[in-house]
Order: sequence, then C-alpha cells, then structure tokens
Amino acid sequence: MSATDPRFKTLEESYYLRPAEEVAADLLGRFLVRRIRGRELVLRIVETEAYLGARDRASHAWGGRRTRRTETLFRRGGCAYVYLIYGIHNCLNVVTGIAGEAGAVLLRAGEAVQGAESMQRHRKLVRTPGSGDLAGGPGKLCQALAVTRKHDAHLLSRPPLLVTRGEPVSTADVVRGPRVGIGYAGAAAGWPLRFAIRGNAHVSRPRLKTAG
DNA sequence: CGGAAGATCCACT
DNA sequence: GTGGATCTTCCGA
Repeated sequence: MSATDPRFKTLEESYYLRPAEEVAADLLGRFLVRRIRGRELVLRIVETEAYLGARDRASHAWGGRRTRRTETLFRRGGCAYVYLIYGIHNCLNVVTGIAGEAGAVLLRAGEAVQGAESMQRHRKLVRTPGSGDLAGGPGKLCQALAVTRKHDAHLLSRPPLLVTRGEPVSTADVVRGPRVGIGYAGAAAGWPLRFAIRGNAHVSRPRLKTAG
C-alpha cells in the first residue's frame, strides 16, 4: 500500500460533523485501518448502523443519559466510542455531530482488504473462516482488529486506528433496513437506520431487502 | 448493594 | 435453531 494511495488518506474533520444517519450511509466502502505490531490491517466497511442520540431509544444516550460510559458519545464527531456488550464483545462506533450531540455510527461488518491472516489469528477461529466469519458482526470486527475499550475516545484521524477515504459507494448501491437487536426500543426499532453495501457477502445476518 | 438486561458470538444439534 | 459464556453498566432499594 503506497503512502500516496488516496484510499488511505484520512477524512476531513468536518466529515463527522453531520447527522449520524448521513455519516452511516457514507461510511460504506471506507477503510478502517488498524496498525498493530508493525502491521497494517485494513477492513473495507460494508455495514453500519446509525444511532441518533437522545431522541433514539436504542441509543445509549437515550433521553440524554450522560454517564461515565456514554460521555464519549457527547464529544465532537470524529472519535471512537467502544463499549462492551454481553460481558464479552466489544463494539466500535464512530461518534458524529457537534460536541454535545450524541450521534454515533456502529460499524457492524467489514471485508478484509489487507492482513486477513492476522485478523484470522486475532479471531481465534477453530474452523477456517467463510464469508462474514472474519468481521461480519460488530463483535467479530473488533476482535479481528484487536479493538478494545482502550480505544474508546481515540481520534480516528490518527494511528493506531483510523478511518480513511477508501472506495466510496454510490447511493444506488446502498441498501437499508431496521437495526439489529434492539427490539426493546419501541418505535425506534423500526427506523431504517441500518445500512449495507448491496449484495455484499460479508454483511452480518439478517439480510436486508429494502432499497435506499 | 443487588439484580437485571444487554447494539453478540460460537459450538453443537 | 438452541443454549451457554461472561461482565459492565445502570437503576432502584
């Protein structure tokens, strides 16, 4: 990967200062780059979910809940929000919007561009991975890139974890539907805030059908 | 201070 | 398709 490859240029600061819904759709095709032990692991983002903050019941910041954990969500857009779920798995989000708003984009799935062997080792898989096994799910994605809560609040414009321009996807190739695992969220559970690259094999289940 | 719930994943049936 | 693993966070008492 050449240093002049435009796909590895970081995004403008202002990129993240937009509504989560907008950033979630635009992050598809972008690269998530992890530098670790002298290696560079690269995932192409293929699935995201937007969380809208105080007005979104599925958001950790629902109702303006501001705690030690969620404090990161209220930062200015452009940093990581990493939390632990089910006592086991880490989930990586990109914080969006101006400081004081709690928008975020959950990175749900990625496709290996570089360093797939390292990712497989991080995943500690018994069987050889099929499509979607490497980073097809928010917990898997974090495990593949060795992302943990230590990266919470990390600025994504600098190593060892950054988002770069990647290969942007046209809106015609974006599909959307309801978010996963938030049945408790009332009306918000039906909001079509999950985005994926149309026809991509590395997206996590269940499959999306709605076009957007 | 206790308890319940959770933006999940894996192995096995 | 099911159940088990595993623990932080938050709220109510």
